[in-house]
Amino acid sequence: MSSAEQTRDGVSLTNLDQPLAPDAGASKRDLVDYLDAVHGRLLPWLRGRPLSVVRVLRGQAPFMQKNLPKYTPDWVRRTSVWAEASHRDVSYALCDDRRTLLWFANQRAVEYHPTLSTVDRPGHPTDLVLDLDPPEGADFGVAVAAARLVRQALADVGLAGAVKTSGAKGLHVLVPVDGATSAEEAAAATRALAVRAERLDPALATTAFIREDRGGRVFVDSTRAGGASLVAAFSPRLRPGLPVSYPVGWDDLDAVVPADFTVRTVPALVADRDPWAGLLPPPQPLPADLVEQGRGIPVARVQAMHEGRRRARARRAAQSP
DNA sequence: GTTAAAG
DNA sequence: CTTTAACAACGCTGC
DNA sequence: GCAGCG
Ligand SMILES: [Mn+2]
Ligand SMILES: [Mn+2]
Repeated sequence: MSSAEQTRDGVSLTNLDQPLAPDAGASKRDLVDYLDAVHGRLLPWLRGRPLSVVRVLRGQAPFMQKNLPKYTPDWVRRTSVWAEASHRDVSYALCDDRRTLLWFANQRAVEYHPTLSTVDRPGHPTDLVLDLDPPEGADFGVAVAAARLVRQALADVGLAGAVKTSGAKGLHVLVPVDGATSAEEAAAATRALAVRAERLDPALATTAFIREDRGGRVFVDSTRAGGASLVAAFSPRLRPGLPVSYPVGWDDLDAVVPADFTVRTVPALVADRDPWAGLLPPPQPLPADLVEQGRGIPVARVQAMHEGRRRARARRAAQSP
């Protein structure tokens, strides 16, 4: 019988037989074994990038963790980043090796969300991301159709991308960009590409930031840029069955659903080959006119803020006599 | 999961 | 000594 | 510091 405790790569693993979460359908051991099985594929996406994780402790609500706990072992590499929002330094982990990944696994860290730039080159993202979020209850097929719009928009400006499932209901289109690309340029180009995709089929895709305004269309989310993080390929998601964010070839999109890729199925898929092989284009320079177009696109969030602010004020006025 | 305070 | 509680997010944008 | 969203 396997013990509920063990040491692996010098890391103590505890309570391995406990269920991970009520609906996860997996134990803590399942999580640890999965992460260890795929560490060779996952670590390249985590290495050198400030990391956020989603943890779930027994009987508690899941939470996102950015700042490392005080008790973190000193061999976990980290980087301190000033957070404007909370006016403090946040100590982000850099998950560079198997030992650190196993430590996070024992911490019940299920989801791994690295930033788009590495600590060596802050302000220079390695990829553009077009995040496709289908509306509530929609078929996965609409996300696939929206991804094809993005692919066409990319092709129209001479760019190429690769696609992965988010692990939840949508897709992520990744566009590797060269080292000359700044965060500002990346954000602008992403905005331009999102609008171009929307224009290719406005009945299917929308760039509306406010959910109410999306009208059952797929949200082409261009806000995964700048200081944002993105769930890594091969990271599990905290949902029933522990699905995994997983690369899919453009030609295979019609043949898969996100639930095909879980902590149970993925280890066998990656054992003898890299699923990214032949899918990820090399880093590309951004066309200057695309960046310029993006700079001219107004940010929808501003309008949203004004209206929300008014609503909140009205709410307060109605409550206090 | 871990630590520190309370019982 | 054992139980319980507290803790664990931020970027984006403009007002 | 906040709305809205991820
Ligand atoms: Mn998404
Ligand atoms: Mn999104």
